[in-house]
Amino acid sequence: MDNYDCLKLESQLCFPLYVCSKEIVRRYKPFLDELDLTYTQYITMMVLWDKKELNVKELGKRLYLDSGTLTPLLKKLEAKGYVTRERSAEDERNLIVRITDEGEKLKEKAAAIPEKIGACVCIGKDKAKMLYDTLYEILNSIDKQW
Amino acid sequence: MDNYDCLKLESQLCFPLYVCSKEIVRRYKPFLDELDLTYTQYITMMVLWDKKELNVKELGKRLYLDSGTLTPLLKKLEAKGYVTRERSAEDERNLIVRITDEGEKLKEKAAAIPEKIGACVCIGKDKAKMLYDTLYEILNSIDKQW
DNA sequence: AAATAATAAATTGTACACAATTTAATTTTA
DNA sequence: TAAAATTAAATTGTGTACAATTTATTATTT
Repeated sequence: MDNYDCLKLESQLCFPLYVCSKEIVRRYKPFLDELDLTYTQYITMMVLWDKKELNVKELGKRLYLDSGTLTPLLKKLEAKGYVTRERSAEDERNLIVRITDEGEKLKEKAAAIPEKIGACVCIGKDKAKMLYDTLYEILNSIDKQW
Repeated sequence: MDNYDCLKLESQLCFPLYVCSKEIVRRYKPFLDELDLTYTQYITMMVLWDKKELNVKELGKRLYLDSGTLTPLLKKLEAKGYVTRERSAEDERNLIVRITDEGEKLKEKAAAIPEKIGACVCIGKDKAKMLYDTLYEILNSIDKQW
């Protein structure tokens, strides 16, 4: 009598998004294990390979993560020797995260990963592009709301 | 000299997937708070609203979650009075999870949520369909691998 | 300049998420 | 049928995530 189809898992868009994200991140594990990185640590290193130096706030904005997640994560990266953490002299509220030579070296090993993951996630080039664009479209519309 | 563009966040398909998933799940929070459910508890209830009764293994297969995640989550749902947990008489290795009347009642309140989330995630109907299809295509290809 | 407000990290607490191991029950095999 | 293998949950340990609060510093206001 009542129609609750909208409450079925198959009707949801968020659910396959959530599962895809989780399952693909899981595929990274064997490759990232070789670098002694988790996925979140890996995307953090990606920003640092590119920018060399940022504070926690800027890092969080790029990664969509807050200090509650980043603070312990950055301490771990520091313990591994991949980054340094130092308060800014100009404004001591800011903590500057800088990549080390050791962290820089990781980039060469990491360069092989994207292709390996690409092989796991079988999807046509045009579909991948469309997926990419749609996801960023959603992200942009979400960003504007908050 | 060296080209490490493939290691930039903007080159990644997984990153916007991961962020979109997180950010959309976060949008559920205010609505789910009214039902005293987290997102993971919500999708678990979705399966139970539909199937009424399953064991942990079957539930995990549908949700892509293992017993390490489900066991504590189901104990919480039991404590809230939304499900019962009982060993199967035929095979005591199986734990049967059953929805309660209280849990069934929750469905009526939950029915309003999908539309509210739809309003948060601005995306055209055709794009949503394409996104949906592509995500399940990826999931199916991943399932076959393992 | 002292009080207030704003900002950036860190901390606290709760809830996943999953790999790896353990425990208990059931099947299969020797 | 007793031993070995398999299966299903539960447990253990590590690492996110994030809301809410706290702490420390800087900027603004009175």
